[in-house]
Amino acid sequence: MPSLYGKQITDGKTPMLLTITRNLEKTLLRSISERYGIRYDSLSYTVPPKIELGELALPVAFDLARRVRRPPAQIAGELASDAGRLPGIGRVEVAGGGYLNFHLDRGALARDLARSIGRERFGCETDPGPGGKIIVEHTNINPNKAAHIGHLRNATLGDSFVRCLRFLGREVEVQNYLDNTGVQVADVVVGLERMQNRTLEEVAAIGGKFDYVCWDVYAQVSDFYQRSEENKQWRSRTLQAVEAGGNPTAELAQHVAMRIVDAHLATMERINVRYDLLPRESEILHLHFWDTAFRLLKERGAVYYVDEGKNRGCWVMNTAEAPVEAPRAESEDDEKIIVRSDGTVTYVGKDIAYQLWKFGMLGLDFQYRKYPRETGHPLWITAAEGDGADAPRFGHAERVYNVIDSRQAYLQSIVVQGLRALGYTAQADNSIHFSYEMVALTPACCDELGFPLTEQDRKRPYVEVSGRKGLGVKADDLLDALELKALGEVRARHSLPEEEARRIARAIAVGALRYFLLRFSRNTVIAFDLREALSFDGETGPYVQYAAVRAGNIFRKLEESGEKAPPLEGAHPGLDAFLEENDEIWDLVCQAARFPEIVRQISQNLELGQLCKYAFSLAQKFNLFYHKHHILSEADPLRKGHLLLVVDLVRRQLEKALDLLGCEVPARM
RNA sequence: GCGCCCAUAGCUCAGUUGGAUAGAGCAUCUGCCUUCUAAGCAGAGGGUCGCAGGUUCGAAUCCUGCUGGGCGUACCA
Repeated sequence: MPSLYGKQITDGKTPMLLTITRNLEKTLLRSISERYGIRYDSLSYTVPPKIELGELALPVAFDLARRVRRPPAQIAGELASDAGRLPGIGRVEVAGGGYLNFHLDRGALARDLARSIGRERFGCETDPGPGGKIIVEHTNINPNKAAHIGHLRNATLGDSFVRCLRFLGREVEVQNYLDNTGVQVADVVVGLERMQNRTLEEVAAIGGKFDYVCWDVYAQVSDFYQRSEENKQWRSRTLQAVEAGGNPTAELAQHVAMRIVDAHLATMERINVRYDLLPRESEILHLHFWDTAFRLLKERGAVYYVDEGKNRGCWVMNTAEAPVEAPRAESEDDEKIIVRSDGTVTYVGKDIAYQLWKFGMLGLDFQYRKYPRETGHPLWITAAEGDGADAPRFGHAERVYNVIDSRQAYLQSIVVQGLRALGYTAQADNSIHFSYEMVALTPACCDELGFPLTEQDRKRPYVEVSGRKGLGVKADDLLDALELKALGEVRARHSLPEEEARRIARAIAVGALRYFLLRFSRNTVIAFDLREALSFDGETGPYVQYAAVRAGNIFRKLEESGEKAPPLEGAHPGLDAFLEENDEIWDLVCQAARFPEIVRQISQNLELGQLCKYAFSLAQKFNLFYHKHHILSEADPLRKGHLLLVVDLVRRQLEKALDLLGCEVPARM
């Protein structure tokens, strides 16, 4: 029977509830072994359907019943008597024909949670020995056009995952890789230089939203290539010039790439996404990362030169599971080109070098420069020459997560295969493709946005976003629409100074957007629906934010009337009886206590949607509580104190959950 | 062709440990603002968990086959 928490990665902190369940597991495993002579590696817990039935349930008696051929309820009864005297557990019951249901000590757990929250731990207890550094690579937008909704899904997944890991006490380095020497940049350079005949000076003089300008240029360049063979040749020529560097075309490419990078950073800052390092592909090339990796790959025979057939003149990697001696024509299908016949390197090739560097296995390092941003968060970029500043020690990770959409699974597997071929088995095992499905547009949405569709596309459930066709919803446009709508809602409710109203509208817009993109499971294709994305009602970020704002208002009003909230680390006399008598309120507290457990699960299954679901259900339970109990007018001071404590616990957990989702709690809503 | 993924309420989705009566939101309908803000709350209707077998005390969940759809299999990424 698999463990509740699956394969453990060494996290820095342990959820409070987990300490209780671990104790319980230890005791029960021993007693099962002694009573029935059966050994399990671990026990799996579930949550009972109703809080009246307890907080934890074990279905282990059903499995034992079959093995020892006795009724499950009888077995559960025997185990119950063994587990009744553990710290933190109030009582044990047998229910549902054989479930072992545990009722926790409500007062003790609530007090522990309050103390933990007071110490900014939110229910996590410190565990010794955190693991090594984790690198999370995300965003990675080709710096040749404006960011679109698909990129936003990537960035929010990556960013919230990073927030979760850091919450659990892990050291995390966030890298946003810039493919500034790739084909896509070259395409825009061809568009500007060859199609529009513009010089660097002329391009530099282009005002307004440069990423939007390039969006259109990129969408037109396919046509340009199709017009003549000569046009098409500019692609390869330009790419070679860009890779080589030190020529006007390369200079233009770098101007384009870095200006677009600035635009992307600005877009991501709007939704609270930050990075630690911007590794550039140009440095992978110019600092000979690729040359070194290439030499290693050749020495190990992981790549070989092809002098006949369709891959003639290329260096390739054989991707067949077991390399077989087959006729050329057949093995060709299993070859992935690493170096093209014109001598340029594919993305995968450069990515192998980059991945080796992330683990500190290349024996080379970048130079670094500070990259100025106004976020307060230090950002660095790789450079051929440093600026003398004291850069942190980048790279040298124990584990690497690459947040990349599922369509690139094949390429990611080749990178890992490259590591394996070089003998870096542990690093290959610790290279994790954080895979997620794309964001697509429904045909209806395309109509609404004025994109023409073919008859064939019209029949599909959704159409892929395509930068090449200029088909997609730009990130900034969507954010603008969200902010505008939110501003309208704010103004309808409050008369506030313009600046404050806008600040609140921004927080709501970000809350709506990030929640919308995170709430789906990773392998669900998001068929983008504008109406749904713009919604602030129901299961949305603003719903959760609203609950947090309501909770905050109670404390604001309390202070305005000159009263004080009960301290989190107080003795709270009478709390035990209060929680025993109020199942619904206890259910709310218990849900608040589960928070770190959810984060821990996410660190293992990478499903950020579970954090959304958690925050939403906590907000839902809070709204129910808020509706039923009028706190400030409560006459009984003791009861009022308990209610305030509950609000405080929930509010702090809600705020932290929102923080991990990358959402802020506005001052009012 | 081969590989991976998906199919759950009218719509969009949870249900990643095989467990108790399959859950949310939206939409529809009925109520609730003199209150710590109604971006809220309460209630109603709505299900052959794609189909057919199998394993199991127990299957939306695991296995096999089928049907329908998506993605990948580029000298793009």
